[in-house]
Amino acid sequence: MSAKDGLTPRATNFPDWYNDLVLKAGLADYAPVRGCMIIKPHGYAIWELMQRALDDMFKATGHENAYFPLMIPKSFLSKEAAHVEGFAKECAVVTHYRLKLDDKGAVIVDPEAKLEEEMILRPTSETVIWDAYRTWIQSYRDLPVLVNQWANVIRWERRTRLFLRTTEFLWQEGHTAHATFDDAEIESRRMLEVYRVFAEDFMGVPVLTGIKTESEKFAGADHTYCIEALVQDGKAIQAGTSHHLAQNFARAFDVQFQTQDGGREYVYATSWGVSTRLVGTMIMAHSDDKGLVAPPRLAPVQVVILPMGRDEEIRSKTYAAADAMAGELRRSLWRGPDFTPSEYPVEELVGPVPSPIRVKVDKREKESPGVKFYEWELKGACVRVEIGPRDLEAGTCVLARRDTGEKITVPLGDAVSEIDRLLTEIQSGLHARAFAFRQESTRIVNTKAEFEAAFEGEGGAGLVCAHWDGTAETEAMIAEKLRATIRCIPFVPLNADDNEPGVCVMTGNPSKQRVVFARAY
RNA sequence: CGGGGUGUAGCGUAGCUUGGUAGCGCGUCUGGUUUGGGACCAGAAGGUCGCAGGUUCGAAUCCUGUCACCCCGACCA
Repeated sequence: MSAKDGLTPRATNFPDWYNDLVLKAGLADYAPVRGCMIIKPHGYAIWELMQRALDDMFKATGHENAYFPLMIPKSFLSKEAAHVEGFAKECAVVTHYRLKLDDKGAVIVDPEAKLEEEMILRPTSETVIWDAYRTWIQSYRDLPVLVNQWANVIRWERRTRLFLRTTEFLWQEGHTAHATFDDAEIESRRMLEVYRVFAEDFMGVPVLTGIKTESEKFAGADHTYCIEALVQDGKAIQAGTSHHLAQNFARAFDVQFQTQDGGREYVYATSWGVSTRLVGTMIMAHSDDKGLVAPPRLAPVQVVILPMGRDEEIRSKTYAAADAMAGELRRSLWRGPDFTPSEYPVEELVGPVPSPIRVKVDKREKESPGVKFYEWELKGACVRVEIGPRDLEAGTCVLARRDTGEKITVPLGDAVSEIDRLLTEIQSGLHARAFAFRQESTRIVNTKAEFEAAFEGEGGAGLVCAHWDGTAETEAMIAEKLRATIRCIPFVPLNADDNEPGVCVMTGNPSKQRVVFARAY
């Protein structure tokens, strides 16, 4: 597999295509430890852009960042029963604090250095954070606590995939404390809305918002909300979650506050998170057989300029034109399309914030133009600008957009405004294309035979809206037989009659509404 | 944890049946010619053949053990 070969086509083998793309586009690499990955600069740049956009929205909605430790005393995990049950099977445990050399000079764990109490490498931080909140919160006047942390977490997964599920991953976890159930409810819904805006308006990925079933909810939550995306192979992926934890962690860690009327009550909590999985989701939603297709708001390189020329003299001219254009682009602010209308308006979320255009001039002289074209398509530059001798004579340049491959020739003087327009079109075009794909991939199924047929064979089957009797037993049976799960019960019905009563496709028992089934990552 | 497979240069591989100087493509480096969709010529560097032990005059090759990784199933963001 040399860099010159293309990617495995999506139609041939979607997982191979994804892997090829991640590796060849220089987004990530395998690490020496099984299940772990090295996020390379180009991939990390995407994550940084995600972080920045999300962090701004967290700040806008009143949150502050803090940092809690990587290691958690083992005893903390067991304080919340459902929580420990959910995570116990995938925790890495620190048992010793020292190495030594044995008589052969090999490094071994010093058996003398066994820890009194083992440490867990956090799979999530509710426990350490709620242990701290006990001392932070005394009175209703200390509430709400609105804290977020950017961190790494460790979950010992059996099967891992670059970005989508790795043993160690990067994420953000918000942990908030409130005086009432309703306040926590509002918080969990507004942060879900932040995620929805991020997915749709930054990633260009349409998502369903809804609530998880009992069996799919977070271990320790009262209920879990989620955003669910659909990617090109017809599989669903949970892109973000927001949990209403009710008083579960407050009880477990004894976090009470004095109410205005002098009583004492346990506080209400939320937690919410998105991870580097979003990078994988974005890739699988938009990219093609040539490589990464990234939405301009999250593309590390929005514009790449390729000045061309045979000899020194011509190059000096095309380089000068390229540098001038790059300078102009960097100084100009791109705003992009308006945000999609909100289903759950959050006042503090203002529209798009204009930002300088991210541009690169590729002056490598050993590479032919063709090589550069392929490389920047692989790496997902949104717009390619070609400036060659013929252009200079005509006072033009060629603009090629990554999403459609379309090329136009424009006067040099119009390039900046044309690029601004193209970026905006690409940003909204990717969302529109993904939305159309989801529409085509969504269907209503009313009978058992149709339902089973929908999930026969391997791979994704799109979103299947079907009646479900509401029991975990039926859900488990479907998961086992058809490897399909309930992704969510959407807030906004996908079909006009989804909320009408019906009969469960599997059992024929009464059903309150249709839910969304899919094969999922 | 069960079934299958693979370990040879940065990557992809040949050689193993039948033991005898480890080869090829891509990439890399140097010099030159090139440059509007994956350029060409010449030269060069790069290997404890996963690891350990055994058989043998001699092991990438045969034998034993071991480790790692991948794929498929059961379980999970």
